Amino acid sequence: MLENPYDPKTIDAAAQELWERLGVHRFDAAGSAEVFAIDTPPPTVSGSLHIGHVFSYTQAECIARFQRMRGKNVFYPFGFDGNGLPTERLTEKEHGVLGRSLPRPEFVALCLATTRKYEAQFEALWRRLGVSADWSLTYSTIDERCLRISQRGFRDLFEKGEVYLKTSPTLWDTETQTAVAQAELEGKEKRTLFSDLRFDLVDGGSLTIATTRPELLAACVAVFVHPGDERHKALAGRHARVPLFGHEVPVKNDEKVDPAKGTGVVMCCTFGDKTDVEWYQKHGLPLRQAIAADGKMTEAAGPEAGLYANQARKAVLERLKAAGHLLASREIDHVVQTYERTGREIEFLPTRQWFVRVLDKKVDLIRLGEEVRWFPAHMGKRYKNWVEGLEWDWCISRQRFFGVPFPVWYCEGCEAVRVAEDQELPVDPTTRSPAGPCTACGGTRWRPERDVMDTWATSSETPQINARWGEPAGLPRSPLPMSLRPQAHDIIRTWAFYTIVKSWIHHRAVPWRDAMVSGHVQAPGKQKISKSKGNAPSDPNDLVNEHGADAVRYWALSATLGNDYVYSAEDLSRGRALGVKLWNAARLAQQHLKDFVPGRDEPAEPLDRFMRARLHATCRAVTDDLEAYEFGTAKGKVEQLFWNDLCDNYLELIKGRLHDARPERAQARRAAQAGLFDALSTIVRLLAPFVPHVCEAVWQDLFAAPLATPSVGRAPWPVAPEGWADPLAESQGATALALLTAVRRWRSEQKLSPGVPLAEATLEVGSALAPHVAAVEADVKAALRVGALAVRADPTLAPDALRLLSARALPSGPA
RNA sequence: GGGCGCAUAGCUCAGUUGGUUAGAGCGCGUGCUUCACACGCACGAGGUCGGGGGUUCGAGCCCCUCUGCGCCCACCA
Repeated sequence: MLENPYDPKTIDAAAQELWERLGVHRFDAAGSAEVFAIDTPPPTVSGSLHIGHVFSYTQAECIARFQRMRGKNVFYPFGFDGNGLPTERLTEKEHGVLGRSLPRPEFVALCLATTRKYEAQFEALWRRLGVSADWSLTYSTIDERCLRISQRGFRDLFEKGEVYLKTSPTLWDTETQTAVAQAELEGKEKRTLFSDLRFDLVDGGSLTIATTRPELLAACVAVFVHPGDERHKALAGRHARVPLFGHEVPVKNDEKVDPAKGTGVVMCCTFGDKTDVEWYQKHGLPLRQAIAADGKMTEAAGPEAGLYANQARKAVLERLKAAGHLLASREIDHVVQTYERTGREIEFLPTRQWFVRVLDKKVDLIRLGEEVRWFPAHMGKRYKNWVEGLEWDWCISRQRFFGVPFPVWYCEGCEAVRVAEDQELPVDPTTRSPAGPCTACGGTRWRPERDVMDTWATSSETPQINARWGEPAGLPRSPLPMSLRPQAHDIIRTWAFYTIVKSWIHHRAVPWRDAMVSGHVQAPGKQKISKSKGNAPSDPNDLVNEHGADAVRYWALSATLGNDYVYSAEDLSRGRALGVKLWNAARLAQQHLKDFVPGRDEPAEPLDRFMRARLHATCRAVTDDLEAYEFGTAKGKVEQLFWNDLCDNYLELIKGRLHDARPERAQARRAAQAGLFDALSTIVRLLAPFVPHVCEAVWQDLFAAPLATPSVGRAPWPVAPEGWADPLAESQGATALALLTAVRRWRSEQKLSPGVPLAEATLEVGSALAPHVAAVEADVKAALRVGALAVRADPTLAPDALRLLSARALPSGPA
């Protein structure tokens, strides 16, 4: 195979076929080796496969390969997140339908088809990139096992009293018409009118409130002032009449009023913002709902009924102006909370939802977060920061269609909640009734819960899904806690957080020991990649077609864990060049190892031992880096070992011996062969987690048979023996390199071709180099093509300095 | 306003516990078709490590401060 030119397409396909055939990446369910279990992120089936996916998945994948070579029994599943709103929206877009306008089964079927289609695309790309997942462990968050475990999770929460049903003002998206969670909010800066409105007091006089939401006047239920605000001391306890709508509302004191904002007088509506919700509950205010679930004004809004909130805002301002109640109006920029999936402003609607208790667990959740080892460490602070800032329990019910149903019915007689028994799972309560009558009232008529769960309610159970929590024995499963959670930093507040919440409630333990958190890919110029800007780099499939899987991996692994990374086509080229270089070095090795007998000879010459010393140092450093998930620096060190130490230096220095056919030099030649074999077989293994395809090709042709290891993917991770460390050989090597550089520089200055042999060169060297010249002279002379090397020590030079006094080229060849 | 991170060669980035002339790749200059490789080889140019102050015998690394950039959170009065 190595006779052919380097061709990633052929190499990639051959390596992937081999891995599949040998089952190199299979988890050994019966194995006794230590398990390394990876909680792979199940990507959302959102329709767009982009370079960001490749980036973070490759980084974790490299760790899987490393741990497998270290002898660990690697549990590396793949998962797909088909659940939820992203899939629904994609399906709606692709089919030009609206979920709520179709019969539910029909829409769910469409969603399933969409999911399958994109799952296949994702899997194809991951396989092409050489992702070493055990595909037999694959799950999809909408398959039966995930449904069952997700519902089992809910049952556990219910039995432990950690989930509750509550009717209260809830974060609501008016486009998708569902409740959402705090973690799904996104602040957006918007320009709006900030208006001063005159309210007349019932007993005479007036007050002025400032608001950005005049359309909520119809929902105004109170007016608040700060108790310490001297300007408004006389207001509290009196009543004001709401302009246009005429109802009377009390004026009350509350510490939460900021006297410095607006006029220091604020109206409370049900509901404009979170403070309104708090005041509504704290002061026992009545409910006046002016906005409906679809974002349109209700009948309570009078003439504005049926308008969207932003339309109503303009209309109300017009009417206020006409009525003389609009005193002032100015434009301000302020941040409003929107739903991240639709970009629409969040409303607060009183609805009945299921909540998971999290606010009462902040202390435990922070402590648990501290038990996890975060890489890089500062990502742990982001988690802590989020937990500390929590203000709502986790709302897990969604008024949507495609998702895991709640395994819940309500008794028509007494409203008792019935949760399905474990053996009934998975269950769709809309198609089945519970067994037996209501235990509370004996009723037999049930109303199913029609909501589905938040996507995160299922994906937060990925450790349990991988562990087949509560499932019958027999199938391969992960231990808990898992070893590693790889993910990107933008979902610390969701995926990482919710997973820790569930793990705490279910098991009182961390879900995984380590979390490696990757950064984001940025477009050239450090721009955020966005569809609207159209600055996304090429489709990953095109990149693999063009440069090969190893080059794409190389790029992703050039980053530092946790840091954002700018996409660069140049790095892809460099990755490809590395493949070419390794391919060619292997060809050279193959040529010189034809008559090599492994294990017969030691790489005993000084420069052979020098190469071993370099291998020793690099193996240790690279292993430490990878243990700490520092794949970028690890890759750099291996690359330097390969390109500089091996190719540029060692190979050049032993070529003379490798070509020397004289019988008296046979021993020296065999030592060079042994050195070459050691070096290349070690380096190929060190490179394998990064660029596995070309490494596998080289391994097959050179090392699989002699080392009796059928795939580099299962080759033992190189741990260079202590004996390879060799300070003397390092000094000798340094001397050889100094001599090489000096003569090369002279050649360059003389503008001589390196091919022109030199008759002789005379040098002076410092005291640190002088003792080692003799040991390396033969190899150096051969590498430099110099006939005679006259070297003398000069005590006046710095110890490691060197000076070339003269050199003489041979007369050019016989013309 | 709160939290976190980043600021090192033209570009993209490394710099381990503070220690001699600060590194890499790309790009750039010069020379080379040298029997593995021109996706290559050799040699070279290029940085007052964002500004200021401090600790230290010594700071790119530690402390303070300022500036710029990014992300997260809060801010719907």
